[in-house]
Amino acid sequence: MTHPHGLRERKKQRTRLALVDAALDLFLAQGYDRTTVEQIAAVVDVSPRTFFRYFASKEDILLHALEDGERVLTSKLAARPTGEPPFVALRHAYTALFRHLAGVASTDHDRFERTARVLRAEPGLMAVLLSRVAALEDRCAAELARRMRTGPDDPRPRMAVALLGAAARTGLMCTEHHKGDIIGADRRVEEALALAGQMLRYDWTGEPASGQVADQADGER
Amino acid sequence: MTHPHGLRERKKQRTRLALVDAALDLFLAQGYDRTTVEQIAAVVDVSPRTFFRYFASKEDILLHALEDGERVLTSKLAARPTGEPPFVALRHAYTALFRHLAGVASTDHDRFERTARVLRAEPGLMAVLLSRVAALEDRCAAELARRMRTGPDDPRPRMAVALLGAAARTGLMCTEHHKGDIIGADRRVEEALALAGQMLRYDWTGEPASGQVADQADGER
Amino acid sequence: MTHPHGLRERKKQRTRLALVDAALDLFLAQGYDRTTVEQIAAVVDVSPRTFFRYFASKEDILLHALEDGERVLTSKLAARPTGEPPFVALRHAYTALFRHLAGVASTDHDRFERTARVLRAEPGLMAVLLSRVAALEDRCAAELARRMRTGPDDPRPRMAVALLGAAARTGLMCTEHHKGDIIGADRRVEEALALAGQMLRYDWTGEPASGQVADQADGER
Amino acid sequence: MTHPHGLRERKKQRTRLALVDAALDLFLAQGYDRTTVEQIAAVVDVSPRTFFRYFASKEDILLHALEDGERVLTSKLAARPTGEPPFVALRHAYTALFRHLAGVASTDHDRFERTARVLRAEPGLMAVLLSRVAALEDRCAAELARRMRTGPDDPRPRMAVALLGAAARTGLMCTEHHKGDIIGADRRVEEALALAGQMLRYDWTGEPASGQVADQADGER
DNA sequence: ACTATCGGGACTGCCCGTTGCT
DNA sequence: AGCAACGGGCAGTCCCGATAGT
Repeated sequence: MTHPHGLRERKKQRTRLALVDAALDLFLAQGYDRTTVEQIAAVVDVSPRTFFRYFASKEDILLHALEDGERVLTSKLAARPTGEPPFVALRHAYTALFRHLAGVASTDHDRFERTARVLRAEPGLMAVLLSRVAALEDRCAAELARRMRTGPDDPRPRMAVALLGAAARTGLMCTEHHKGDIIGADRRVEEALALAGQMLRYDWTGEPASGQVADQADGER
Repeated sequence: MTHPHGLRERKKQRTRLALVDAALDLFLAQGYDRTTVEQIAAVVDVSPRTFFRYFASKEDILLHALEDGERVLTSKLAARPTGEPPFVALRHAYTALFRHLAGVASTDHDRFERTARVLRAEPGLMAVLLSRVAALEDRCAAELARRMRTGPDDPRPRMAVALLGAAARTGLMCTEHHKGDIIGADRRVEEALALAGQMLRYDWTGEPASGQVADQADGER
Repeated sequence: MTHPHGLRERKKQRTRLALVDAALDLFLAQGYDRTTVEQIAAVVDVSPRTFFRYFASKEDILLHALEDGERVLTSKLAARPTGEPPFVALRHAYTALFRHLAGVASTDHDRFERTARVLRAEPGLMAVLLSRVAALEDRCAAELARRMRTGPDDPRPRMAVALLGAAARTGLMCTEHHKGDIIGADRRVEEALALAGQMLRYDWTGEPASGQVADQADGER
Repeated sequence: MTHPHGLRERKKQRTRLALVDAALDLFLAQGYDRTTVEQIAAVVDVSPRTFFRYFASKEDILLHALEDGERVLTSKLAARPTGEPPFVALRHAYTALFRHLAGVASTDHDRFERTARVLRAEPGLMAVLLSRVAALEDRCAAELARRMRTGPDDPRPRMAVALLGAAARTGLMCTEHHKGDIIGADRRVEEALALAGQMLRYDWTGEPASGQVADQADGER
């Protein structure tokens, strides 16, 4: 194994970041589709083939920011005490994730911001991100199932991650300024969870209204 | 406008279904990646060019089953009485969707079944489905927002669709026999929602346990 | 044969112009290459197939303005008195052509202007135009040869049209304001011809300089 | 930079020439339009994709012969002494070009000859050549403008290249045997220039006739 | 007659396996 | 020894001609 901080390793990191920067600039300047891998590679002055040594695909450029986020989430989840209720453990892991992302967003502000801008400009790319997130949630559900010593057909672990994932996405997308704002995300997730509770308890609208009970009669039944 | 049942229209339908069938057979026989559009087209005896007139991409073949499901969901949602609480309206729309899918699964059993088998065999393709579903949920959230006369930054419509979507996916995936089983889906969704309620209310585990209150103190803070 | 001014004929003219306008707008808005025939047809609300009934190719849209210019040039040339020296006849024909173009440019100003703008924006398309012009010059050379009762190997007709064509293009391209300016083109062609004369007579520079004789010694010979 | 005579470089040259040969043979045997890139690639046993790595388009095959001709012309022009009158410099560059082409035609006789035959058989393809030449002339005009320290609106550089280009084409096309005969081209260009001078000076007919002056009165004015 | 549909071929972009270079 | 040029393969798009339905 190579030394983790050897010159070789640092140069690789620099090339990687240079590719990310070049790609983001080009995406913003001329759109994602009209930007070719060849152009990106040309800016950094490496061969197109080399691009694919650093990123498995063109889309992967955009996942760069999330990369260690995944590690944070899963490792935090694994590190929670085994006695802890699964949903609580998951909630803590997400809090850690948001804290990590806020750190990235402050140290790496430019890169983070431009990535968000690209995602906003090309809605089709958001789908790519989401499917990646779905895979992550699958892994989390599996981990929860392991903790609960239950099988893949038990809906509880899946529903736990699905519920928290739903709140997380809602919290991230709904903000006055612009989507993806990471500051205060954790608080907004909390609010989203509260909203879900209200919808399920009171009257399904999300408003903490009267003692009215949801009308479940389906006119067509 | 063309006659809705002219010879042309019927022939198109037949070609479309023939392409779906040929593709599914090939996907199952030799895998998705090792199947080329050229092969699919050759089986049906049309040109590859024609394939792309019927499906925007090779992946789109797998979305065939969902196609009118989307219409069902959105139209049902739009048809719900305006006074109805949003989450309730959404719940009814999903029920209609499941009923529709069950109908498709019974009349079109073979196609539905093979599609599910392909999806199970190649997990990467599930992402395709999910991103399509995400777009659908976006549209539903927008429709709910319209009904509630609120803006895109109000978390309630988004959380409503996200919550129901989470329950729907959980209900569909968690079944003893195999994923995608549509019979009883509606009931399982109901159970998933109940689970969510328990997680949020009692002890965050999903078990209807004691009166214990969730410990939200984060040990690392 | 249909009546040249029947309702049918006028509708065709309108469709044709509508296609030209739609195409030019799209070309200017998003570039020639990124504009598909399908888009153009969609704007005018005809099928793509119909587009090709009006224009032999996508490029042909840009030749619309020149279309009757070709007829003007060849018919004028044919109408010149047979005794007239060929180059003089040609010169008169070109003058008539410029007059015609000026007329088009004033009545149809918008279309003419936008066509010129597209041509300027996409240099590759200028080549298309030029090759069309080359074919036209071939026909003119053949007509001149007929007038001179000489064969296809006589360089005089070819050189005559080539010379005048060179002057015409030079006159059209070199203008302070923007290329394709048709006003004063005839005068600029006259000047270009004068320049050619100077280059050939005095010192090959185009400046009516001293009595200096061109140095033709080639250092490598 | 790569070694100019490495195995790789030589193999590329061989593949390139093999593609040209295969294409020319097929063009002559079955016509340009009825020859597909797939067929050409199959003969050389490379993939169609590879064909497009060597040639930007199917048409580009025919430009192979001219390829280094362009370099010869522009480099010769750039190498002429700065004090030299532009038109003279251009004339010398063309002489060098013809000498180069004669060399190609003798060493590479077969390829050169077959290319000419294809061009003769399919007149539409000549346009491809011409538009490429037009681009070349544009570059020459720009180089002359640079030498003359003048702007793009000065007609002199453009007229110089246009005039010489016209003479070159006339000289190349007008020959008793067949078009494109390169032997004696330089002499015929000289004659074409002389013709142009006569047309402009004496009587516009190209004949070294009497002292008659051209009648420029336009009868229709 | 008129148009929707199909066919087909040129061409591009992404991505990967191999091979020669340094 | 590593690395990047090279070739290959497939998805996908566009233009345009031919054919067949209404």
